[in-house]
Amino acid sequence: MLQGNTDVSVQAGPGEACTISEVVNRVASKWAIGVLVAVAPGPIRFTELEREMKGISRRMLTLTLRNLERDGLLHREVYPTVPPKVEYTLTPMAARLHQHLRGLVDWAADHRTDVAAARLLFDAQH
Amino acid sequence: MLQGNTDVSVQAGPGEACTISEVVNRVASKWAIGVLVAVAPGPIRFTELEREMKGISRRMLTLTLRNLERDGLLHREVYPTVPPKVEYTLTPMAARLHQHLRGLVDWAADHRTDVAAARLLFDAQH
DNA sequence: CGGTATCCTTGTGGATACTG
DNA sequence: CAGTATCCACAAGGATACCG
Repeated sequence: MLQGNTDVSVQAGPGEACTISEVVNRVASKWAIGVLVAVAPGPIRFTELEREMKGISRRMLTLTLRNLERDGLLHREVYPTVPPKVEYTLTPMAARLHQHLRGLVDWAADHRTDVAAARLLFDAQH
Repeated sequence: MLQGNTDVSVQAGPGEACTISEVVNRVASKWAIGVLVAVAPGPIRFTELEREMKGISRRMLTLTLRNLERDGLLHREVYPTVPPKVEYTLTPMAARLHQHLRGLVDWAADHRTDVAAARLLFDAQH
């Protein structure tokens, strides 16, 4: 039997309660915010995302995209051309979410030097 | 020597660049959002937090609080009474962050049934 | 009360080879 | 191009005993 390691990672069960903190954690998971922000401006392809998301592995990009699609935050449009082409866009629900994420990211941009400074000070004293 | 497992977990080095995504990830880490939201209403003690944050372990609560304090988001006030008393409050910078976090949490509250529905649909088709 | 210290399990994520 | 599949490393996190 496949003892434990089905390796689907971040997946949550379908029947479970789907609590607020579950949803928040999903949306705030390591790469999700970056992906949502990157998709927001308009349709974007897999490889473009891969480039834009410096440092992400193929596997994690796929996983993140699947989870967001599964949760109804991303729409995935497949063009059956050759070579294949796939475009991702935000759903309306995700577009509303995006406002808040931008707020978060902007806050981080505004305060990252303060955070760095606080960290230095803290480390000096402890 | 202490080979590798210093077990400081989520810690990031002090000298590092402190990029936006680092800051976002720190703030969006598993328990941080919940803690910040719980602290926001006013001074709160360790044990109160432990109760409020259903499911968190002592270790993770401590770690999360230390990291947030280190990053200058939480103020830690120690009253040297016996038994000891420690209160946590948001710093001004964290108070501004809190606005955005509330937005996120409220969004999650508004849409968790949509997310659950999307998930069910997706799972049915795949 | 407010934490540390220790041990152990699990999840998360990277690298990479392969495929329709 | 847009993914899967596989294997593996290690960081994140839980449980719990202990301490000032």
